[in-house]
Amino acid sequence: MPELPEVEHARVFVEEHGLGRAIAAAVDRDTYVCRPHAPGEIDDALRGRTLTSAHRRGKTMWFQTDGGDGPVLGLHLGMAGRMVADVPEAPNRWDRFALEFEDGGRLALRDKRRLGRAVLNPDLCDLGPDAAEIGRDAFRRRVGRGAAPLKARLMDQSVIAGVGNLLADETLWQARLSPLRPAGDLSDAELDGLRKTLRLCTRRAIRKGGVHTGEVIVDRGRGQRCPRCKVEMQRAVVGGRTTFFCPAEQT
DNA sequence: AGCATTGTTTCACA
DNA sequence: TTGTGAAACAATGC
Repeated sequence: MPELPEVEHARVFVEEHGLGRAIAAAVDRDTYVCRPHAPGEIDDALRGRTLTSAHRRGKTMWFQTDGGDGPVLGLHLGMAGRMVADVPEAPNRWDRFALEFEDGGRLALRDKRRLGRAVLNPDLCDLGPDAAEIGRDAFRRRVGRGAAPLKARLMDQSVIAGVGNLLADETLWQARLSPLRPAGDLSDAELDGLRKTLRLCTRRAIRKGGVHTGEVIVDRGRGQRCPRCKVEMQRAVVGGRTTFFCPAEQT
């Protein structure tokens, strides 16, 4: 599920359900999700504190405690994570990390695939600017270089942060650009158009509730045709991920 | 059984 | 040293 739009929803969710509640305990038993922390480390750091602000860059979220004076909690939803709060069925076997509040409530990272992440004081140095916020010049400079295929460049979180497999396909289809083009070959005009399209697709996905609401994303699969020109969509592996694009329009 | 998966990290290689 | 691509990671669903 989670690409930038889903993570933004998760951030708002924590903002609404997590801020201002005194933390009684952090459930940090999953040593894979909480790596490199040992069990109890995150609990020790957060117990008795309160989340005071919720932030996001790309797909990474972080939360300040005690007005910025306390440790920072970083969360990543991985491939299949989502945030749940105070639900009747909780706790759940797929809750990989959780905050238990003194009011009896609970906020959890529920993640079947277990590729999510909870860490103290996350390092954001290797993250590029947020894909929905990056300016024209920085976008030209960071995206418009290198020999890697354009789609791989868009999904490189150190170049820009937040674009995943589906958002990349949707954006490139909307922008009529081939995912296979070497990123460094794009003109400034093409890069500017791509940036605007990316911002549009991202914000629309946030508004509509997720990246799966995209126009070309809806029916990924065999024999799917381009919604615009009706040519059969082509399947390929780009940047290590399954990719669908219109061979007629995306050049 | 086998394969794919909306993400990230690590490793090999040029 | 840097850029690129493939495999590994964990677990589930088709």
